[in-house]
Amino acid sequence: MIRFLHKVAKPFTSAAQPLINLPKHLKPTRINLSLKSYLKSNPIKTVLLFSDLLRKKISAVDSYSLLYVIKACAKKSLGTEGQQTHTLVIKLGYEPIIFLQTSLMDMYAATTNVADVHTVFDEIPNKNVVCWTSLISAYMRNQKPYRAIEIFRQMQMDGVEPDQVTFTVSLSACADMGALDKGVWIHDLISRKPEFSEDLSLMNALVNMYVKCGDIRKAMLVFDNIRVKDVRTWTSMIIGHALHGQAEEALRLFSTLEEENKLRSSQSRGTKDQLLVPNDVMFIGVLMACSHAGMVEEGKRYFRSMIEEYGIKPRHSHFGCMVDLLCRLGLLKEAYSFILAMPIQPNAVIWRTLLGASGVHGNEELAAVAQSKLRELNASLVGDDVALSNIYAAKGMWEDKIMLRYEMTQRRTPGCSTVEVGKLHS
DNA sequence: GCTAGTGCAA
Repeated sequence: MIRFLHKVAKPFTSAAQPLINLPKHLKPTRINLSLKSYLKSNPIKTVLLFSDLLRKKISAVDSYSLLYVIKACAKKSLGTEGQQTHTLVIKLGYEPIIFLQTSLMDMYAATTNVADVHTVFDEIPNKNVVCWTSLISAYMRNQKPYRAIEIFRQMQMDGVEPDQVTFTVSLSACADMGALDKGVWIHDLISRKPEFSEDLSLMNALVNMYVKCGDIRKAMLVFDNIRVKDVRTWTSMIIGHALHGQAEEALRLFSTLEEENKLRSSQSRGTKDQLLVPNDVMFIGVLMACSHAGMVEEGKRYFRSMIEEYGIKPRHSHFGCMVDLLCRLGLLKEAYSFILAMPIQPNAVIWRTLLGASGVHGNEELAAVAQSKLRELNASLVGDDVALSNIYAAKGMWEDKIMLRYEMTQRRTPGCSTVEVGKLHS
């Protein structure tokens, strides 16, 4: 912990009274520029440099220095240091500066909880659109999309006009809830401001909202109307098709993108900025599409192309898609050897995929292997044991089943009876 | 010479 103050007053208590008032319009200092540049490369250094500055030359600390250090605390999740900086903001009399208040909200959202964010928000006298958006964003970060939309409504009742950032964040709240009606309502509000259709982040959020809410046609309509798209626009749409079982559409879209890239690289040599290079997330969409449609050969081809042509290191989710694809078609042995050949340690999700498929296809040897791997990973759930015991039961292997049931009761944790688990699932 | 809030899968 980096100490800024000897006696740390909690920023929300009245003990944090301003002690000195520094002139607020100092010329930009070299030290502030250093604080700012470290923010990008190494935020911890921003905090250390600031703490040094406080000890050596407190008069050099202005609202800019405070802003940079607050942002550094947010980035590195330094809760205590963030709180101390908040106290300093008050002690040095910089409380009225709204820029500091909104970044403090962001800092608390990253380090402590929404309640602290809300407290800061409540104490801002003249809340502008950025303050409101910060609050909405804080609820989103804490997986409270319903509250986020509530705040969005409250803001409008307060007579504050949402801007493109507010709309972007609120749309992702609708996406999370699958609330198509609210999403359409926001889309309608956006349509009244033609200049907003130039904001790519906002348009991407709109495509994403329609995808998550299941209106694939509307998503395509928005997608087609975006003049300059980026990788995220394409990714959202590819995933949208994949999720809705439209594998051919998803793969066709991916081919279109690859064709466009080829065309562009032949036209303007060397300018990489204009290319929309597929990233790891886009390939998750592509592989998901193959998996849903049971296209094994295509899936393998895309997986290879991802590694060899695009130089993307596959993550667990990519391996998971491949295992899922092989398992769906009953290629259990191939799935198993694929897992064994993975350069990274297979996780529980992957073994569970194999376990589930082994159950469906009645392969008790592989089921047992997957089961023991899950146990090794210490991630075995009651459901896995039940799945395996049902396989044994189906095969008439009663002794194994009884043994397994016995093991399960031995490993049962207090306060979680099997009866309750059974009730929940029935 | 520097200030705030922004999204892609499970």
